[in-house]
Amino acid sequence: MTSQFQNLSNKDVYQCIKDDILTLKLEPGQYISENEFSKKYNVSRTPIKSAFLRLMSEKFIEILPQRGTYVTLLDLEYIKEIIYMRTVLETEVILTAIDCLEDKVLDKLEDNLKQQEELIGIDTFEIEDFYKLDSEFHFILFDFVKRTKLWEIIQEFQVYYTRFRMLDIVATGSFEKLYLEHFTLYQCVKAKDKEGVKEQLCSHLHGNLDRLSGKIDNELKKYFIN
Amino acid sequence: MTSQFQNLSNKDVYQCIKDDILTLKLEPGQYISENEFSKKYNVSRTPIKSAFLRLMSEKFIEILPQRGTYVTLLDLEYIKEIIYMRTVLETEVILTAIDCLEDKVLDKLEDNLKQQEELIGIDTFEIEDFYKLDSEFHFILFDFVKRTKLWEIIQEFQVYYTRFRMLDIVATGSFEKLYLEHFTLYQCVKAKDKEGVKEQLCSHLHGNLDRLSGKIDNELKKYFIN
DNA sequence: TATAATTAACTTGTATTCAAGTACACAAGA
DNA sequence: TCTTGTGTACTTGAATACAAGTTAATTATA
Repeated sequence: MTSQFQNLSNKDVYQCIKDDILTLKLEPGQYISENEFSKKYNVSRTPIKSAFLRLMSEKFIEILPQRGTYVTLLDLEYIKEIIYMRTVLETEVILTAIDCLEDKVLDKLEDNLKQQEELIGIDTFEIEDFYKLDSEFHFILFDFVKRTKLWEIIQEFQVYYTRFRMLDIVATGSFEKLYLEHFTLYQCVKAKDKEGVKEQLCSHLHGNLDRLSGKIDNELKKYFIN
Repeated sequence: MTSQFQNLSNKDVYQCIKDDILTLKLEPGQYISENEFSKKYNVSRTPIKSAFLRLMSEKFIEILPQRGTYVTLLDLEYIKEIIYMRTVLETEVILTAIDCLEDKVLDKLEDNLKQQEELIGIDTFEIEDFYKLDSEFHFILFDFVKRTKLWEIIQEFQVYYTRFRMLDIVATGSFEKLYLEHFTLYQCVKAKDKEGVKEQLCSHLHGNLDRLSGKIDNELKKYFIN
């Protein structure tokens, strides 16, 4: 039997493993080994090692010398700081946007909300698609105030946060809530209600923390440090 | 002749190269090769490759397949976003700190300022020592409002910014100015002058940008993208 | 039975070799 | 003079063999 993966370049292997970690196909804490992936991707240990080293430096995996390699557990303290950081930065960005608001931005937001609504209407839809729309919604205002690079920088820190949000969507199926929060936030922006934006954004970004907090101590405990 | 480096572990090689990049001993844009470092550190290409891969994923170097490896150039757009990010986050942190100020924090800040003053008094002092005190000064308030993890997160993004600050100190010798800015910021904090903090922090964090801006188009041009 | 030593089967780390691609100097030809 | 081809010396990429360390089961010993 041959592997399903043929002629994969170095970068492809890295991307495949990373995607599997972000979509929780490789679970937090799961044991993996170079030999295992060497067989799976039908290449020698060297390119696997390259991918592993990169994933390690990005904190997706942890390499214990002569012992083994593990997918990193989620660090709740770290996640809380990311949420704080995002709240502070995004509040600033949206308040700036409100001061020079244009119709085309509101249209983009409306269009995105419509897409979210349609997606939820479908019985079976890919979670990753909703995740994508969610990200895009937030990006629209960063893009408008010309802070796309800042958005990229924040994205780079999503090592634990992306998996956390993915866990929220999978474990609690909170699509409708997320959609409503986005809708409310949109209304605040449209009405130029600065105080409303602050409140909504804060509760929206802390939302998955609230929803998951009960499960973190129970069935999802194994995915977190401590 | 044997190398001056013996029995260096994988991590040591990584740290050595990284330090050399951050302190500009390896210049932005400089060509480096695996063989060169293999000889320098007296190990095979494999551990050098490990270090290079990690440095690449952290954007310290750029590996061009079959062509060569180069220390990354400084990205001014990126640096500006980091400065914006730091300004927004640190303003929020300091304003929070002012609301629950304690004497011990002011003492720490004063003590740090004293050390800065003493260091500048010495004729020949290590630039890295001043850089360290500078960082510590800013860290004190993050630590006080229990945002040490946020500080660490911001630090991780210093790939270009650390070298930029180092360049400021080296190229303009702006110790006294930096010291005075720190002192003024301290006075604002002590007086609980929130507006003053906002102004001072903003101009302080944008200071090296102002000082270097002239040289970026001339003698330091080779260190930057575009 | 309980404990300690041994062994075998795993890890990842390193060195080495070869493969594939690039860059540049240099010479042949128009 | 300019262009083109070619060879050489470089680069990084990948495969392989072995080294060194960990773990856990098994065996020998008290």
